Amino acid sequence: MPELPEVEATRRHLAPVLEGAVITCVDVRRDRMVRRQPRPADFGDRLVGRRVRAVDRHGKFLLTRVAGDVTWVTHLGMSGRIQLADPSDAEAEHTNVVVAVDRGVEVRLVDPRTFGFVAAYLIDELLSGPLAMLGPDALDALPDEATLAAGMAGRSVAVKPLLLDQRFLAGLGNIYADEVLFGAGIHPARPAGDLNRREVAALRAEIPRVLAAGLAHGGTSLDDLAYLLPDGRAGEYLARLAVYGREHSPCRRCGTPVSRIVLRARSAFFCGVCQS
DNA sequence: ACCTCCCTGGCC
DNA sequence: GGCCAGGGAGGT
Repeated sequence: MPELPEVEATRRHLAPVLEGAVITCVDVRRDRMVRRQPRPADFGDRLVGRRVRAVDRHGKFLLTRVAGDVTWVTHLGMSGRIQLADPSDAEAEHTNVVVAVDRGVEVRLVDPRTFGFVAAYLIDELLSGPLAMLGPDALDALPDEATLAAGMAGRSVAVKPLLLDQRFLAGLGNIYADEVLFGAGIHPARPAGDLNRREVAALRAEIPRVLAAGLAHGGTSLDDLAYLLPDGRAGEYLARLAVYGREHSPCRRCGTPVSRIVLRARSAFFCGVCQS
């Protein structure tokens, strides 16, 4: 599902195609996809006729910078994906937003569950909108060990929900949070403030390692294939996951069956022997 | 710090 | 036919 590696893989496909292109047409087929936009019509109105400057990312948010200080924000939710297509290509089911550019290419947002959304913001809206509370990007701006330790000190919240809190760190979702904790040997339910310095260091080291590994394999496409790369290929990190989705399967390190618990209404997969 | 909601395909 | 998956917002 789209977490930081999937969004970054998507961004890397999109950037060379979109940068310098002029947006010629915006078609919103499902009004619900345009959210957190006070006037929904602004989404199309602010993009059409404008040139794309850059395609950036912060956490799981894709940020397409457009001339006129407009930012086209895309969040893929949990079932969204972006498809780069020729306008003559048959449309996938649940193609909810289509943005055409002057290079004969369409950016199609496909999202069956419509948990994702798009918006087009001016600078002041960007600063006060959904990105305002985002913490540092987990890949590009990972805080140093002392800063992470200070952010966790004294907190009774379990370490995994804290890793999922986008205000604390932006980019980890359920899959990569579990993978990071496995790599660091830390039980997901441990109170964040109880981690010692060595454990914080291990956690910090695992975050870029796991995210880079996921990215190198094009991200994680689950069996539902909701997430695919913009060219239609599946990400191939699924086969390399250590714990996520592997309840009862042997731990890749020690062979103990992988456990599953629920934290904050979300599954957490871990090895009860390797993680304590 | 917790719960509910949104939404739909896939599975039992 | 009903339940499950869950990112993020909203509410208590």
